[in-house]
Amino acid sequence: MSSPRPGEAGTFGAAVRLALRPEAPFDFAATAYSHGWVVLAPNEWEGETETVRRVHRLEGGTVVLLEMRASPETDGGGESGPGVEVTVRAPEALGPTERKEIRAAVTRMFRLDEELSEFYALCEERGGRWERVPRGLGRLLRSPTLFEDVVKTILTTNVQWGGTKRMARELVRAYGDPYPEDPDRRAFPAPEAIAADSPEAFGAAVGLGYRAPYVHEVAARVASGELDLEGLAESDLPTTELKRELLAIKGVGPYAAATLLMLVGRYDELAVDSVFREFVSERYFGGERPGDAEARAVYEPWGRWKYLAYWFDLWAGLEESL
DNA sequence: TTCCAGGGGTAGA
DNA sequence: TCTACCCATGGA
Repeated sequence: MSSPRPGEAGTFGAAVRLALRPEAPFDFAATAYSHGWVVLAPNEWEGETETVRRVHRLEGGTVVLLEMRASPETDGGGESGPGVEVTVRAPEALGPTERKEIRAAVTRMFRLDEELSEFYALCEERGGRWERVPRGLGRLLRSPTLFEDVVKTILTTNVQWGGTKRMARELVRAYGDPYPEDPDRRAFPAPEAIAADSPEAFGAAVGLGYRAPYVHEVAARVASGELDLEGLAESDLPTTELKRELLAIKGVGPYAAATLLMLVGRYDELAVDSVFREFVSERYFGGERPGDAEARAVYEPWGRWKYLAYWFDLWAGLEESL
């Protein structure tokens, strides 16, 4: 598999650079590597150059390669501050509509329009290790669409992380549109591509186990227009109603719903899984296993920022154990 | 070989 | 609302 070098002007079609700048503080590498999403296909993380690479299918069907890295503090346009520099490699020149679509996709991935100042203020009040968070941490990477996030979240259920990576890889390999310059690289499947196959054929093509019918069903519902996930992602429904909508998706239970709420920017709910239970038990209960309600209560003081509080508590704990 | 994972659906109480 | 049971798959 060939790999265009970061910063190198591609010989394939047209290479375009876009600069996106969120309100400070913003930390590109911390955002990119904020959780496992960065290594789930079609995302790739190149540690040496701190680059996120991803094949991306535009709405019109054009398949491009996106390379995202930290932008310099200043650029030729006179803007300053950290941000995301996107190099787009495309088969032909991109029009304004396609550039706008790419900007929207990258903005969603890196949550460039998310407001975290209230959470940062709580971290400042706590002090100590929490003071690191307001330096640009807290934006947890997500996918360009809620559809991709729903599918990937279903792939995290009842399986070890290595299995999730394998399943995402298989899904992209079997149903993703190829990047013309390097057909081994593919985009995340469009719901229509999955829905075009029968559930049986889909299940046989990808090793998702009992998750296959769930993924097929959500793809079919999105493809038919019955389920408007992207509308749901942008809705201002109260969190409880949004959670109810997410739980109505087969394959999404309490853990997955809480993860998806996080992915749409609602941090009220905690995703209680084996990692959460183990961490809270060790850190706050001396190794004893509390009930889920008692474990959840640990983060109650964080109000609507519980998920982020748990997440950085977990990462700080991991760092201490190294 | 057995266990279990970054759980969830269903049936039955 | 709670519990029991079952669900594919692959790594340990």
